[in-house]
Amino acid sequence: MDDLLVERVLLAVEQIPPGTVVAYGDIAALVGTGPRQVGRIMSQWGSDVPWWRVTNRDGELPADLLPRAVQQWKREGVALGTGGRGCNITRHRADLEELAAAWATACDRLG
DNA sequence: TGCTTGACTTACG
DNA sequence: CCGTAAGCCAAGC
Repeated sequence: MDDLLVERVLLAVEQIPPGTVVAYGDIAALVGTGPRQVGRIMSQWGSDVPWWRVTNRDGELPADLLPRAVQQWKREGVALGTGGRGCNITRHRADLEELAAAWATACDRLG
């Protein structure tokens, strides 16, 4: 596995502000990889980061993760999606430029 | 080396 | 709204 890629993805996810969400593709574009890699990394190493703030482009997550994600969204004030399969990413999408800036800073701070 | 898979995305019927 | 196809890139066999 590529440890550096994993580090960068997890670091990016940690920068997502509470009450906001981003899509896999957003993280992918930020760290410079493909969307599927982000999903793969989240499924394997995502358990200790705010993974519920990373959804697909429609604000949805797989059914088995949905119950736990919904609890977090409600706690953080994120509105649920109309279909009940995810959250309203249109309304709660994080500012990608701010996220990129925070991520760059975090990378520097980490060394 | 080559083929399949996946917490994805965009486009087209 | 659902199925298909193509693109994506790292992992696993």
